[in-house]
Amino acid sequence: MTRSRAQDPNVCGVTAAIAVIDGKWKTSLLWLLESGPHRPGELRRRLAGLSEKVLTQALREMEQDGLVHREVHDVLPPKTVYSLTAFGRDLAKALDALAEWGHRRLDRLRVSEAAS
Amino acid sequence: MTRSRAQDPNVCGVTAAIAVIDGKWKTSLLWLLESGPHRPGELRRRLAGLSEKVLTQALREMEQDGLVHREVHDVLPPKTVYSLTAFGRDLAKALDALAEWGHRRLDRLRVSEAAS
DNA sequence: CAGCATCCTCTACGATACTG
DNA sequence: CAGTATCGTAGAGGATGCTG
Repeated sequence: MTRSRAQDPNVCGVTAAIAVIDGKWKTSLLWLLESGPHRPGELRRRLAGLSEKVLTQALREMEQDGLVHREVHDVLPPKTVYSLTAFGRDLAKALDALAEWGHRRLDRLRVSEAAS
Repeated sequence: MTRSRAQDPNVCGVTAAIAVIDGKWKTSLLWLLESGPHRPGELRRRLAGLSEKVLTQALREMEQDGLVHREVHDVLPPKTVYSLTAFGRDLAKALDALAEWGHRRLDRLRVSEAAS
């Protein structure tokens, strides 16, 4: 997704929501964190291709947006745990309807490619 | 939104849905078309900053994705009308939950900026 | 191991000029 | 008026090296 979306008054809520899940990895992170707290290392292992820089950046933005809680244990080696806030969990739930529609789309694609 | 999102199996449906509304203007177009068929000129007038090229490109993609129907009247001056398909209307409905969450976020932002 | 800084690439989007 | 073609640009995201 491209960062700066239309701020048209017509789209109101949708735009505000998408602004927050915008970026290549945020929906995936939301999904993973929905199943419980995770450490950065785990997240990277699960998401092949996600660089250290981009992960941190995404998590920081999600933290600022109130979706994610960051818990730093001041030990050696460093340990940080990320988890979803209630607000973040609500967003994940709001995505369920979208996911359902998406599955219908995937079914369609499967059918049309089977026909070729 | 950036075009190429994660194709992680974990995100399945959500990714498939977002792929289709990805781009700066598609959600706005979906919103406008939800209220009825529109001609390209009308759409551009409503969405300030949307260039001719990008509009056509977005509509073509949405047509390919089965969200939009394109009806060409072969007259002079040219007349084309775009409308949502049933599939497209379903997507718009699926976005309702997201919109609701988005409004909650906007309320939050309003509160936090009022506090400053 | 968590995280920051730097450089580079790629592409969606914008601007402009032009056809039928 | 609908649509195409071309060029230029900003910024997200990838790669790499370095710190505590």
